[in-house]
Amino acid sequence: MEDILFDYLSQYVALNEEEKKAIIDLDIFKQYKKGDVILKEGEVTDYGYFVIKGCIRCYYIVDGEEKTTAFYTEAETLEPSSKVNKKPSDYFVSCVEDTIVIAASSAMEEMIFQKFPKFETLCRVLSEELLAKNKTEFDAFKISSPEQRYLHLLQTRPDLLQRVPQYQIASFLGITAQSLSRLRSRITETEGSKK
Amino acid sequence: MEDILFDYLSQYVALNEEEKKAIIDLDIFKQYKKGDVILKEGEVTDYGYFVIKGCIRCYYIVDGEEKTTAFYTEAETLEPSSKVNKKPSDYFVSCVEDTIVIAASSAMEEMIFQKFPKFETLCRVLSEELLAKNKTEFDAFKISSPEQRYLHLLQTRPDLLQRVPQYQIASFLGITAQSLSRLRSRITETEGSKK
DNA sequence: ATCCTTTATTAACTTAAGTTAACCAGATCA
DNA sequence: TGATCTGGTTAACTTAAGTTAATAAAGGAT
Repeated sequence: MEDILFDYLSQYVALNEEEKKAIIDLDIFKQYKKGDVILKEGEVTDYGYFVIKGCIRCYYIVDGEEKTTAFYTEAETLEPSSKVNKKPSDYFVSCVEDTIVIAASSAMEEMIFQKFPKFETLCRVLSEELLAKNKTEFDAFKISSPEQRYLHLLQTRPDLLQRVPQYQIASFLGITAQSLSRLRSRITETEGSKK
Repeated sequence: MEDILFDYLSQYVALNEEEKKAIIDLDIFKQYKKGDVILKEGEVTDYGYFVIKGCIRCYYIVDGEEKTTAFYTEAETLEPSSKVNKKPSDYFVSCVEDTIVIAASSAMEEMIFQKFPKFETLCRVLSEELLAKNKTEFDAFKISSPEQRYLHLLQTRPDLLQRVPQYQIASFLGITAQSLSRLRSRITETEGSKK
């Protein structure tokens, strides 16, 4: 199970057995069922999550409506803003599927950083990369139409469209479920006529 | 001039004179004129920028049209994705005003991290914070209408609307210049009628 | 097997954004 | 001073998204 973590980390640093053991010993695997809510609006959390298997989702509730803004699947990390800024969360986090994650608290991180400074370098590099990636995605979102965003998602994360209900994809794309449905039929229609 | 940097950093760590001197000695202040292009599409850069005074802007050119996606003003940091991933930049960076920045290369950072490990902790914490902030902004963008985005910008960065041409603000908000102009008159109109 | 919930689709109608183009004020420049 | 350029507005028209509501299919639960 931890292979997913270490395979991922091996892209960035070589870890010896002692270092791997230090992580495993934290005993940080957690299992959730589909639909379980990991973090509620208003709660403060001290945990970050690395997804081993499954899919978690962030969503706001505005005027009683769910607005989905993010999905995290295998080998992706959710560091809730609540953990970073120590403030109550503005959004919920729940499981789209049965999910296994690694949950790491700030205290655990501090401890590991003390013992193995290379982990701090790793975390710095990772968050710089994630920041760059997030900005790139934001840019792409801004300069695209809903239809382009959908096509882009189809290219970059086709799995999501299989695993996740379409109405959640819709708000992830910044539109309503109805618009997405319409947009999809518009696309398949015109591409049928291309033939 | 370096006060802006040290005031900013003092929110996160206490630096002694030796540490401050190590930074100053890097001799990393750069001045640009309004309109100067700091980074071109297709170029690879090894520099990150901390704005001391002025304003820089990121923009894509698609079908010959500028699409502005970000502004950085005093005490904000632009770490171009090109620096992080070592690939040619997808966007341009230019100066909205005469601007003074601190330009730091990866090599300089490595050197500082070696000598003063606390800088690496600082950079880790900073990029975690910036990541959280960026995600929050992305979320807000997704769940808002163009009008709400405009009103939100008016609340959070009113200075930008003074310093930056409106057509650049428009694409920053994900709409056309005409739509922004219309939207603004719609707003002032209805709020005039509130009286 | 049936009921109920969840998810997706469709349609009619409203609202707002995109597009194209014209126009205008102010700044800049020759 | 006149010409040009930049930035902002307005208008007419087109396109697509939001809204509301009805319907239907699929999945679970009892």
